[in-house]
Parts: sequence; C-alpha cells; structure tokens
Amino acid sequence: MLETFETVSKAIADPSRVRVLKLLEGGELCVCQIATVLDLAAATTSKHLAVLKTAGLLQQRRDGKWAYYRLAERTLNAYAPSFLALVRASLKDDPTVAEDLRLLEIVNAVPLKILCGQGRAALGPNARIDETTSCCGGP
Amino acid sequence: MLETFETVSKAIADPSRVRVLKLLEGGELCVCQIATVLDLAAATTSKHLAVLKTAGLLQQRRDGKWAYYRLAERTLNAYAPSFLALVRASLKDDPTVAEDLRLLEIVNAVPLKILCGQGRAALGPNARIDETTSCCGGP
DNA sequence: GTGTCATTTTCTCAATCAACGAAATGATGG
DNA sequence: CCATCATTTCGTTGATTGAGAAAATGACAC
Repeated sequence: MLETFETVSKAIADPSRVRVLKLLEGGELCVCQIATVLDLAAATTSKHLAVLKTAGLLQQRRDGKWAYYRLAERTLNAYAPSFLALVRASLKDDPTVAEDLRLLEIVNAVPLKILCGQGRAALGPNARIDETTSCCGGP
Repeated sequence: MLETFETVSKAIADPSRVRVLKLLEGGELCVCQIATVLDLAAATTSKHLAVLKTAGLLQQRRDGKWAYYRLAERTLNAYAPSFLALVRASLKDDPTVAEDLRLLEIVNAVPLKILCGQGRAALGPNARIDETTSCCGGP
C-alpha cells in the first residue's frame, strides 16, 4: 500500500508530468501533440506517459499509428483518483499551464499528419514564446 | 506556482517522509522519537524533516535541547494543506504505518532523556520486529 | 512483402537524492 | 567557561532519474 502510494506520488512529483495531466483535463491527446506543447523529444514524452500510466493516472487508446492518452476513469491504483482530484483543483492560475493551454489551441488547429512529422515547426510564429525566460524588460 | 507544487509533491514522494507525516497525525514528536520509530540515523531523519518543513508541511518548535515537529497548521505553501489532507485520508490500513504506530506507543513510554541516547536499544524486545522481512513460515 | 511513419524501448550521460559518519551548531547544567 | 547531549550541516557513496540519440516495434499504404 505504501508502495502503491509511492508510485503515484513519484509520478506526480515532476513538473513535465503535471503539465501533461493539466493538458489532458481538456480531453484525450495524441503523443505528438503533447510532445509539441511541452517541447520535449518524442521518446521523453512517451516515457513520461508510461510513468503516469503505470501509476494508474492515465489510460491509453490506440487509433492506427497514433496513441491517445487520457485521464484514467477506472484505475488499479486506489490512490490515483485522489491525486487526480488534487491536481485538477490545483494550478488553475499557473502561467506555464496557461501557456500550455494556449499552445494546445494552436496545436489543435494543425492536422496530426502534419504536426507529428514537424513538431513545433508546424506551428505559426505566435507559438514561439519562450516558456523559460522572463518576457519583459530588455537590457 | 508549478515550482511550489513541485516542492510539495517531491516532499511527499518518499516513503520515509510519508511515514513521518502519518506519525505526526497523532501530535507533535521529537526528532529522536521519529528516528527511533523509523530506524534511521538522526542525521537522515533531520534531513527528511527539513525537506517536509521547507515544503510547508511541518512546523518546528524548540524546547531546550529537543526539537519538536508537528503538521503545519499555517503554511506558506498554498498546496500543502491539500497534500496533508490527502495523506491523512490515505494509508489508513497500511501495515508499515500500523507497525510504526505500534512502535510509537512503546517509544512514548520511554522518557526522552533515555530514548535519545540509546535509540532502539531503549525499547523492549517486543520492539524488535523486523519491518522489512516477511514474518511467517521459516525454512 | 516493403516502405513509411508514430511510438516505444534500449543505451548513455549528467544531475539529483537517500543514506550514513563525522564535524559543526545550539542549548542546558554544572 | 566547559562538558554534554540533541540536532543540524557537510562530505561522500551508491542508486535513481530525466533527457535525447539510436535502434526496435507496431500499424498503415501500396
């Protein structure tokens, strides 16, 4: 039981994975969509998704070449629902999460066929906001 | 905000620290009491407590030589209360947590002055249950 | 079947972390 | 002041982890 709890809490204890969960609150997404928004390599994204799935936080669906992930409704991990509820109630005003959601809208406008191959290059210039640096006040 | 969330979730994502939180649900405890129950070195225990305190999950009180920790009532971390509530609602039947509480009763019967110097040696033989190995069925 | 493309699985590297012993700090009692 | 004791900090070690490149898998189209 402690081990089960540890698995979920470790899965939550990474900012990239929390961002994934916040993205998926809007509904299921394909791997390359998530990778594009987070600006991570496909392999890295896939690994994060696997960790979340193993923890019982996500479910997977396969549609042809694409793999879709969504928040788990039924789960084997008894603690997963509590953590999902906590995440859902948190970070409502977080700027990184807000920016992710903004990017997601742009990503959603691009067909998967184009997006998956090109990643961020498929997005317009308004998607180029750097998430890590402060935006205002030059030297 | 994401960073604040990360601090708390990382603090939770360790079984020893969760055990500390579960112990402290019964009220404040001194460092050497916690170290004895968890069977960890004083330095290790102190570090865990510092992590939990930095995350806004614990408060500290000093009484002479002894330092007492308790669950935070007021906290600087906006997410700490949610996580504390989640932990409080979890692991009610976990065997490790139950064993910890059983040991805590024995520890509480020993004066701090004796306990701190001797650690587990100050406890009776009924405290010697090994927590890590299975208990039943020999070769 | 063969080629292509999305995803997943190694593999490796750098960074983080839990654990302990030893040294430093803080507080009490002579 | 000095010795003592509880706690904390420092330094080290072994294990875990996040990241991407490269190779392997799975699924479609032809």
